[in-house]
Amino acid sequence: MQQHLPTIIDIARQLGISKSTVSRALTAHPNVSAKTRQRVLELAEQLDYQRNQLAISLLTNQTRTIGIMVPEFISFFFPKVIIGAQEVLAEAGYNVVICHSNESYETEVENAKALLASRVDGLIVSHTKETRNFDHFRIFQRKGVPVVFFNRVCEDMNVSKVTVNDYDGAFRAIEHLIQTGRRRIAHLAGPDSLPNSRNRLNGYRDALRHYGIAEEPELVISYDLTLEKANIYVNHLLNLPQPPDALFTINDPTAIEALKVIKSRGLRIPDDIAIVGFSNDPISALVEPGITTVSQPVSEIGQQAAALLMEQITDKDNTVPPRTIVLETQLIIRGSTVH
Amino acid sequence: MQQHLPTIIDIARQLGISKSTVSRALTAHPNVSAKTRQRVLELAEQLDYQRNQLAISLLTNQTRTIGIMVPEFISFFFPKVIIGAQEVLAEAGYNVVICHSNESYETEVENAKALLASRVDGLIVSHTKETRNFDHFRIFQRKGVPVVFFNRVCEDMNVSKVTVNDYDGAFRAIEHLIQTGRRRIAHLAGPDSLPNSRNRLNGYRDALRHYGIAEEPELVISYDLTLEKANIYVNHLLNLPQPPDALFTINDPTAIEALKVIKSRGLRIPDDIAIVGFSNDPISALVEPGITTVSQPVSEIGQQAAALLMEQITDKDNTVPPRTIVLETQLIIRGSTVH
DNA sequence: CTGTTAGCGCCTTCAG
DNA sequence: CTGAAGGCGCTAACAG
Repeated sequence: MQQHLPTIIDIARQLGISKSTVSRALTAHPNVSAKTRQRVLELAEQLDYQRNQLAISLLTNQTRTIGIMVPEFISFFFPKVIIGAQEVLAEAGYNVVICHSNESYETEVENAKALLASRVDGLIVSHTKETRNFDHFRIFQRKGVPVVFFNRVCEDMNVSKVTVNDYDGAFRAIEHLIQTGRRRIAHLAGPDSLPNSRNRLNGYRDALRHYGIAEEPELVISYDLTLEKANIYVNHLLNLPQPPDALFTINDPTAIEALKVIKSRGLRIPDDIAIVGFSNDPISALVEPGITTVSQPVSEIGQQAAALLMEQITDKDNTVPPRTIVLETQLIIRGSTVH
Repeated sequence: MQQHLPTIIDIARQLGISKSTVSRALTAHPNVSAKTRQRVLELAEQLDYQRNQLAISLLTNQTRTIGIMVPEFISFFFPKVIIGAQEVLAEAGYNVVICHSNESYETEVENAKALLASRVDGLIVSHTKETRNFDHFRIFQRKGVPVVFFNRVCEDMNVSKVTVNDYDGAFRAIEHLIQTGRRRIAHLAGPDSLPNSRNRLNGYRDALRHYGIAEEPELVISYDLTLEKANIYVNHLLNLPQPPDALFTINDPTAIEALKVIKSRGLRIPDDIAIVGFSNDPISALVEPGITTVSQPVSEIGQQAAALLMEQITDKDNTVPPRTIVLETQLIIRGSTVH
């Protein structure tokens, strides 16, 4: 049972002074005598006094809290982004509330409402793969609470965003496969609703075209990012009359699932089929062979998102327009494509 | 720039009624006419009205928010625990604030202060490996805010706890190694300050004793859980005049680090040396060979911790004493110990 | 340097 | 069924 917590009034009464003076002493306000401050601080210490942030937030209309919404945080990507963002936000004196939606649109909407009700000062978001309607984020914008998207961004909202050059990353991945002799390159693509999926797919297509390789529709499969489906589609590709000699997957977990399937069928990697993933998940270096992958500057994504958010928050007059930062990727070559 | 958000007063004024009535309509209080409620709800919807949780929390002295503090959340363990806890807490109508300390005691203390200031209704904690002083948690207890520990627990505090049977898990891991013919079994142990490290070490020792194998002091190394040190100590063990024929590590990341070192030296696993980890990190199934490991019911740890916390929070009269739940582990046998 | 007053947004008595 | 008043804990003018 929560007991009565000491307030400035308790301190004031015990010291026979007014609560304003206590408040001033506690907030290091200049207009307090050293002696009074000393007495207040001592008693506060003794009583285990802790300022009530709720009252302050209510009064000042700012919580110094930032909400971070992600679709999941089991894979390494989102936790790393969050840590990067926290570095920057902590520096600026902001706390962080993390919400994950388990890729559920409904949960995402609920989380957004909770964050709005608790009056966060800003929002950093990567939305679920189900999200088509962005009204729950638009409310923030309408209320003057800055929003920054990263990774999965809403193209229709005029807010700051941080992405990576997915197109270029995919292009160079495919280029690498072609240069190492592959010709039937399959692509396990993400949902068409996600801009980063589309960009990677476009990079794939343009690379094939650039090198004069005809795209085979049967080699491009868009799926829902679940490993169950990944498993099914990899098997499907391998069962084709003319199976692919390379596979480019939307992310590393999928690449690893593919690796498992391929190995279980007794095929050799990279001899029979090469694999390229995306994101450089630490796991991709640990499996055998290591997975060639497109690395993203994960922690920098978080830092930049936080920086863009702070830019909007400190911009009291709304003079700084939202910006989009696109970070570059890097191809990490491992044993899944070359010996 | 944050603009003025609509309040019940705005609604009251526009409707020409009092704010009390608006409040009643919004909170589904019985004493409001259906028509009035209807009008209020409509206008609220139209204005995008969102209750100010800060004001409510200040008034009711409860935030319906639970703080979860973990030392890190890059590995799969803590995120999974958090998700498990969230399931239970969401069900009970509680929100969650997640803090990670990066294994830094200082950050942990700061986070605790921030959570106290923001008046969380309860705390779920796994502390850093540096934490020796638990005063920052005792404050919560003293203030009547329930605390539940999991995984890394403070033995001196009389609060609810969730752990696994580390002793038994370790015992059976060593038993398995002995039964598969190993005799020089090394143990890379965690810091002596962590009870779960000590319990695993004791399980290791008792298993050796039980099977009449003398413990070799040179085969037991306590270290700080960093992979750099793990690397050094694995090399050290392999350089011994009589190297071990098995290695039991405090966790799976360490086991995988060991696996890398061992393979890079051209030794065969499990023929030359066997490895057993702890926790059943998904990665341990993906490396080659798969790592034999002691599985913990991760998500259940979170669920139980949340349940114990709710038990304390709902116990208004302080009649329910804190409880400790010890969950059982399971030995998962893979290629790192047997063919 | 200190005290007084007002108010942040809301819920909850207490009167009508 | 509705309105008025009080107060949660704190800060920020405004007076002394």
